[in-house]
Amino acid sequence: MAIKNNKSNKSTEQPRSLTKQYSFFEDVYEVVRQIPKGRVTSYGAISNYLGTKVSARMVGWAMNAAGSAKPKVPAHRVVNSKGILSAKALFPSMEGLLAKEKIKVENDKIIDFKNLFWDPAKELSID
DNA sequence: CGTGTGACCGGCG
DNA sequence: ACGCCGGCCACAC
Repeated sequence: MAIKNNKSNKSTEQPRSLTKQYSFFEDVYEVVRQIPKGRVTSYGAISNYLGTKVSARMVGWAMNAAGSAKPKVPAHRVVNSKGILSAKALFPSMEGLLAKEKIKVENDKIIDFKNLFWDPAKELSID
């Protein structure tokens, strides 16, 4: 998947600027799709993985458009750095979806978050 | 092309 | 420990 290549695409990669379809949102979506079932990650972790070119806020904002993404993005597996379902208000099905993944949630907070946490920067490696 | 905005994060009082 | 404040940057209007 060359996700990491996006970060260091100098000229070898196809300029996404030409095709608006592949905006940085796609980068975020791809990472989110890599999240294993039963695991979660944070907006900050994703922004950290993609690089300084994006901020955590952008990730969250990208998720806002994730609902319109074609291959469905498991946005429910993305929470804030505290393991709180900050998106639940805008994504009501979130908790239910997490439940199907055997992820325990209490008071909008993921139980044993640090254990279920999936850091793309570590799991996906840097090659 | 300027301004506002956002599913965030980390620091500080 | 908790709440507020500023910074972060792409995208919509």
